[in-house]
Amino acid sequence: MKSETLENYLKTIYHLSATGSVLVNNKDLANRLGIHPSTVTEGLRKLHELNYVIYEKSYGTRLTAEGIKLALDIVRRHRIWETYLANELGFGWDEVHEIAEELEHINNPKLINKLAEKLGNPVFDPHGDPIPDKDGNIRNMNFMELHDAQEQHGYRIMGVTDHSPVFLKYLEKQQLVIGAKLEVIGREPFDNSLLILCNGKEVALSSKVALNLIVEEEESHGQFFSDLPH
Amino acid sequence: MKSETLENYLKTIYHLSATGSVLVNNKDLANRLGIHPSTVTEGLRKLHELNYVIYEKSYGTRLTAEGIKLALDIVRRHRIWETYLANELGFGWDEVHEIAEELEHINNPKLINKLAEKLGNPVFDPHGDPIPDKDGNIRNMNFMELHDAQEQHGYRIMGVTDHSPVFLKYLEKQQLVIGAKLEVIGREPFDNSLLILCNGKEVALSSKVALNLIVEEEESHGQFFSDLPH
DNA sequence: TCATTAATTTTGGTTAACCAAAATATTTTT
DNA sequence: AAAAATATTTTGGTTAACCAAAATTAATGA
Repeated sequence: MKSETLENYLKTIYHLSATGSVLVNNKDLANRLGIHPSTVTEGLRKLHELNYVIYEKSYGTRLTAEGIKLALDIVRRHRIWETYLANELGFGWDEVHEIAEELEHINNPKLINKLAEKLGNPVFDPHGDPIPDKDGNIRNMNFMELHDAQEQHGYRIMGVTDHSPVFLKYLEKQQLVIGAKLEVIGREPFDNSLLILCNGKEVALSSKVALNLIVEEEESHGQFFSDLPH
Repeated sequence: MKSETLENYLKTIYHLSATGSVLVNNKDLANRLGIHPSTVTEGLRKLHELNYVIYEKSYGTRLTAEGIKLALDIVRRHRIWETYLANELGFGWDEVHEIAEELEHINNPKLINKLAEKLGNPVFDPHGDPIPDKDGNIRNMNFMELHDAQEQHGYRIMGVTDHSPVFLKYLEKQQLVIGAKLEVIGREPFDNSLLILCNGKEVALSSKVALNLIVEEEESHGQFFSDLPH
């Protein structure tokens, strides 16, 4: 199996399984990979032979320890490149994903480590996603979707679920960037939209937006996450 | 035809044809690409259909105008990445080729142009090879092999033909780096080795080394090439 | 020029990565 | 628990990129 194909499977399984903890089904994989389900069946059989996943037909798929290790390395490469593109070359956070999607397949540990070092070994990428270190350690966070936030409580934006340029540009326009603080004023029962206060302005957010914004409740103040991108 | 395969063909034809000016034969192409001659035949037929080369069977192959344009772009990408790896990430000039061989296939003009800009739009890569600009303009040089140098004349090292790490490390050890000045003291008729004076030291160079060192005769002094890597 | 050598192309075959349609499983709904 | 809907796998087929061996073409040299 060609390494680029293999890596795309592994990465996708990793993401769909919530970092390797749940079973992934064929159809979702096919969707995310943009290929036909029957092709996925073939691919998983090979990945199983190569010991990267445990796959039993018509049951489901999960990563092996080795599969998780490789997946974490791919995720690391992707996020280091994204950070590099944004911080060093001045690309917007809505542009970096697509380019990193190609760069991530260049497997040269020395290259990635030198890049990481130059960037000051960042722990978060431009979208607020955690970057695994060279040993695969990844910061585990207890973040939540803004959608589940409570009224009158204060939150801080820590990341996004949807990485599409159109969503990211919208957020930028509303100044809803990583690190921004906000307060939930109220929830509209009719459509589950939220009224929030952010940067002194009141903004209404649709439930679709709230579902894709990852926040942390504001109580412990800026120590642990002091190295966040701003 | 997959773009990576196509690009490797084009790049190789470009180099073998001395920047597109002579016919390239199948056997050399197969050698350089590390594939079987019969595979080359297939590939060239496709490239001909795509209008990147003119190929007539059992005659030879040359790039079309479009082929040269694409080849120059691939060469640009390769050399910009090499320069970046050496100048910004601190890789040695013997390490950059291999990594750039992969990076060159990422076709994103904005990315390459931003990199170039960050590097100050360099005109030479770490091996002294000229970097085409975004319109494909490449500095044409009247350099020569040290092998053809004349006794008692002074020269300046401008590049290398062989890019292998073992050769580059040897040159580094002898301080025969890009930009270094040297004088040819004499030639040994027995084995065509050269005795040169460089950095105050006399060094004997085999004809194999002299064949792979590109020099410029020293007469017009450092204006045109003042932007050379040191 | 004719035979030999060398290069090129043809032919037949492989593997990886895909798809579409048919056949099976599995799940859900009634 | 059937029937219907959905998901998965099988089967048959394609294309790109490769190789090896046989056949052809071109070049060399005696």
